[in-house]
Amino acid sequence: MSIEDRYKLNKEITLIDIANELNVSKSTVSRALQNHHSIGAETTKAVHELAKKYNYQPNAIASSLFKKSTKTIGVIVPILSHYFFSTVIAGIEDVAYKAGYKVIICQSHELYEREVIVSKTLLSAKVDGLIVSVSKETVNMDHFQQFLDKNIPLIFFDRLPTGIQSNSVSVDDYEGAFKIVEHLIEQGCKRIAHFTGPLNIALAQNRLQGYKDALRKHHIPVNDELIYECGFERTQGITTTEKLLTDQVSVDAIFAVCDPVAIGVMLTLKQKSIKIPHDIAVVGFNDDPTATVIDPPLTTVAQPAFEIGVAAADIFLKQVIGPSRSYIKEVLKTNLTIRQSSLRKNR
Amino acid sequence: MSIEDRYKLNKEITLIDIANELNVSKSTVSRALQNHHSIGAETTKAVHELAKKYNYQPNAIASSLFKKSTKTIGVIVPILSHYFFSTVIAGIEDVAYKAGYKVIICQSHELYEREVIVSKTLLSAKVDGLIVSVSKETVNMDHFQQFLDKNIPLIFFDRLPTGIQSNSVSVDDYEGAFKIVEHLIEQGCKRIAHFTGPLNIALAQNRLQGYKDALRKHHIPVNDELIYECGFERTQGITTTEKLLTDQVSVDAIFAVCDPVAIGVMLTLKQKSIKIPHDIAVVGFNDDPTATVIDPPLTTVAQPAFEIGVAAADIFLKQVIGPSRSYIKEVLKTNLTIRQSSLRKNR
DNA sequence: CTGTTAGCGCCTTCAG
DNA sequence: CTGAAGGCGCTAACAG
Repeated sequence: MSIEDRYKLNKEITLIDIANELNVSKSTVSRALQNHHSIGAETTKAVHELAKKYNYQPNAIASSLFKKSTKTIGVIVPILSHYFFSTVIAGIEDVAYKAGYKVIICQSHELYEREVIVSKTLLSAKVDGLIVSVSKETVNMDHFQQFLDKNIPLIFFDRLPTGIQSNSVSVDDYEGAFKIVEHLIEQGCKRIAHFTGPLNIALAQNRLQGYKDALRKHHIPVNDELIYECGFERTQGITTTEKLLTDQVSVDAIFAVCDPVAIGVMLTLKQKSIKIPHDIAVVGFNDDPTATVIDPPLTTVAQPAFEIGVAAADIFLKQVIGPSRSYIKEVLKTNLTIRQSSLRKNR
Repeated sequence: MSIEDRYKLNKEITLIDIANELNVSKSTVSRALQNHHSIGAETTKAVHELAKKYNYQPNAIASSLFKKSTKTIGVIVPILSHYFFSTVIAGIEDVAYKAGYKVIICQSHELYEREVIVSKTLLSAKVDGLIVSVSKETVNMDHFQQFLDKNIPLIFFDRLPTGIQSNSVSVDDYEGAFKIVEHLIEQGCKRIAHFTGPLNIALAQNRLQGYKDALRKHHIPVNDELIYECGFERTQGITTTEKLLTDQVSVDAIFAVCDPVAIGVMLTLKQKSIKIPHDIAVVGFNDDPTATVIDPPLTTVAQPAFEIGVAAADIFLKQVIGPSRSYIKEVLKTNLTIRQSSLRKNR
């Protein structure tokens, strides 16, 4: 069948079709398409023209099979619908597409099992690299070890795992927490509660530590009664606040592990007619767009989400070019963003 | 090299390795792995055990090349960080994974050019289907036509294109708009402004039409001065409100094309100390999580985002099994969600 | 019940 | 400068 016929029937056009039409071999076509210098200018031109005319699309699958590279980066995040994660992904995509990579995005939905499944899927999809923020349930990291074993670049961000050595991009959670708690103290807060994330996750530990150390620096005793293990969701912020209120624990500030939780806290306090920041100041972590929607606007620690994605993808590119035995650990700075929800002075 | 050796060196284990070890042919192994009935129970068991022992991962690329199916669905959305889109994706993933498909997600970032690029990428990645919400810039649909030409199921959702026949999932935008504007009228609003989306997009047209018809039904003249072409972003809601205020146009309600815009409207009105809903009522469309964060809470039209994703993926599955010549057009119901931002009576 | 054979579409050595 | 040949890993006729 002629290339003309195949084209009209919407059949895939392959190297062979072009080769036959031009009476050259498929190797020549293949080389011409890559602008290989050893092919005559005439031939190269003719091949390109025909390819264009018949809208030749190289079969990426076949190419991958040979080259053992899919030009694909896998990304696993807990939940896509968090602004932080989707912004990180935008950063990843930005550098990935420029470098000719496509991105496969998967969600673990905060489920360990789902995470194992998608990591297996991505492994057999032969991604060239994997960028991950682990689910809150994850403790066992065996499913990631396989990527390292096969020398597939593996980069963790935000939620760094314990017990596995690899590349990572994170922010200085400790310092961010320290600064924001210190800010609360400067505002005159003395009984500052902390709603933590799941404590198997390093960032939750680090923020907790920053909280504790800031208190200690200012000679405020660390009181375990003021530390509530919470989570990352708005609903958990709501339930934890309700618990705190029924516990009748007296506090003058709440430092939530992240903005969604802080939003939950504020909604609950407002519902109970507790004045923010007058009665209780509230601060979060992330700088979600919602932080400027709630009234009063939320004081928080801004994370450079887009840059985190960029950094992660950059590490991937470095590792894929010259896979070194050493790992890159990048720690970005946070930015204390003061708004009304914590301002008790000068009002 | 023995399978043992290859395993230790973290080399890929293939069918051949297992076949050699068991002194059978690779076809037998291939069949055993698929639990083909014609293979002896003994052999099948032995193969599975060895596969497990050496952590055999089938090479999906090689399989795809032969089967001409990648078991992958491509998804293109304008922006991942909108709650609506990430929730639709969650719905798509849910049914896709259950049916053994993986999902590649791409963003167009509301750019026509980017949309063309990613659709080409997905085409050459040989996705088995494509689910799309088009960018606001997109008018030319040629890049999607290729999928139809190759009989690759194509499903549009939310932002339906014009000038291309295909499957689609949408909500009854007209009815949703009609209901919410009628609600405003019932609340005593007489001068209701509408901030539209880009009018090349059908849903923006439909919501506009619903707005107009609701007014007409209640004998309120449609006034073009009250119709502002806006967009889908919070920032556009802010600038459009500012324009309306400097225009000194008198209104008692604003119907925004979507919640992010409505949020921008409210933030601006609040900043100018205009009371919501007393001076101006505000309503949106989507039911973003932010709708319950802003004060007063936002009246809006809830869209079943997750179900939209489910419906789109279901259509894909139907089309992939028996690709029919007829297209499926599914229209889901919306749900008027009344909150404080529009309640002028009974207060 | 199992093996042989022949590709899927592409890329690259090796020969001219 | 170009062609022939082989193979990436898997699958499915077609034979036994």
